[in-house]
Amino acid sequence: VELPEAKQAIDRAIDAQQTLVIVGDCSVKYHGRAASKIADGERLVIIKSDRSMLVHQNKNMAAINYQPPRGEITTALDGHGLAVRSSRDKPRELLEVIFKKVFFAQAFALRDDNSLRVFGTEKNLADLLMQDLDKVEPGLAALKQESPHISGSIDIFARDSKGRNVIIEVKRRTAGLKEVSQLKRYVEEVSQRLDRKARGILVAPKITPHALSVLEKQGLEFAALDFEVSNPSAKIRGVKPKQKALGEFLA
Amino acid sequence: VELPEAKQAIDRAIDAQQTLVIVGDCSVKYHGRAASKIADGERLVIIKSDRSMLVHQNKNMAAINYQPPRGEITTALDGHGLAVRSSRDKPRELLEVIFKKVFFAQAFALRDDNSLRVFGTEKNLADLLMQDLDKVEPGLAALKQESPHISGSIDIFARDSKGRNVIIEVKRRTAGLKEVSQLKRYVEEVSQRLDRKARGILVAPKITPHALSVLEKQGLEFAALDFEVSNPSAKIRGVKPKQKALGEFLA
DNA sequence: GCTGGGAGAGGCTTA
DNA sequence: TAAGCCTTTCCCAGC
Repeated sequence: VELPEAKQAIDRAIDAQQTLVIVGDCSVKYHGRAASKIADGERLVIIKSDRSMLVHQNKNMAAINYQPPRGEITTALDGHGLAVRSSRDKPRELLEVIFKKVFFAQAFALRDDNSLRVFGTEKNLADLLMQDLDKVEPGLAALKQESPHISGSIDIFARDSKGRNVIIEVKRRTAGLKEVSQLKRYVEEVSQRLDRKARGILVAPKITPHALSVLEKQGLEFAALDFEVSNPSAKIRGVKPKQKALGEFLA
Repeated sequence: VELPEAKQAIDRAIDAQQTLVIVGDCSVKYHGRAASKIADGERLVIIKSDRSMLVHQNKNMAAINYQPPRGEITTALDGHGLAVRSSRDKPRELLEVIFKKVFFAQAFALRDDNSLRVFGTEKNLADLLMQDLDKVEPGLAALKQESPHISGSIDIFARDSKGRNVIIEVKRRTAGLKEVSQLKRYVEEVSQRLDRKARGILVAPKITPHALSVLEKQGLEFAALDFEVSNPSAKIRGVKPKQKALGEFLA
């Protein structure tokens, strides 16, 4: 495709708010929250109908450069090639693709009224766990969310058979140090607000060795979550509290 | 494009390890770490030469479904339409796109020998800061960068003019609760292991009010990082320690 | 608009 | 391979 033709096709597509697919030899520069640069290469550039823009290489899932929806898109043709730019304010960012050659450029009016439904998310699992907290520990009772003390982002707030507050953080994948810190932050905040030490239980499929050791040192607990995803819902097969260490039994 | 033709084009492209762009009316199902489903709609499907696969709607930057590189890709044509599937083991995952119609399908042999260079990353900033730790606080001496510990890897480990250990965590954007927790985790481990209270300084452009109050309550510090990104490198304009609260002066 | 937090996060680096 | 962690994270839900 000759560059002037390509420019016209691109301008028309953007004007018509269509989704545009361009394949060509280009260099890319970005400047904004960070800055980046890549020399010439054959790449796939996508401009969607919401004016989001993507630059893909021929490998990896992630785009190497991008610009979010609602940017201002302009094109310009000069001796260096065909420039396609997307800019926005707040933050000020500019993505510039300069095509030396365009092999393909076509617009599509993609009609799509449906949206993705996902099952087996963390929220999904937390909801299921709420229905049957005994699986985590017999006698555990979910508390009403209405308590104004409780930070909204705690997955499950409960009370154990001895009347202690219990904070449960649910994770859909292997928990690491980050998740332990997160639980600890919640436990500290609630303990302080209610002026009473709360328990914290991390419920996840697995936990890394270091995270487990840090967690135990903090007096927090881990319970292994066994779940399966299916369509259209997830199912919890079981929850197995970690065996108490010998020392804890003696204490 | 008729479906049998499309199937041939797709099979050929995959065999030739080219990058394939397909536009069509399709439904998508995914089952693996989670599960998802979306009914018919016109979408853009990309299969790259490394066999990574992407399903894009006409809006938002993120793909709604995807499969990482090196999956096994198969096609099948029957009464329901043209199925394109990508599956992999570890973890076992299947992505299935069923096209009712294919508007466009073409393969491209994208030649690209270059890779992206990014400036203004956190690593970049930490490197610059290491060169001139005095900017954070006069008399600060760097001991180690990216030093691994049980509780995680510390960006910069240093010693202040009074011989105290200082842990510095650098962030390229506004710091929140997560970042405070991260720093706290490092400080606690080092303090405990060396049996001597370490200082912790969070260096970031900004910090959220709540995070700042939590940080101060933990006895940690914040320093505002003023940097600018450029091509081909970032530059630190300055670092301004937060004014000590009145109480700290008195103490 | 800011803040917090999940995501099928992806992707990189180091042990 | 596993673990940790950054990312122009994106994206969404609350406030």
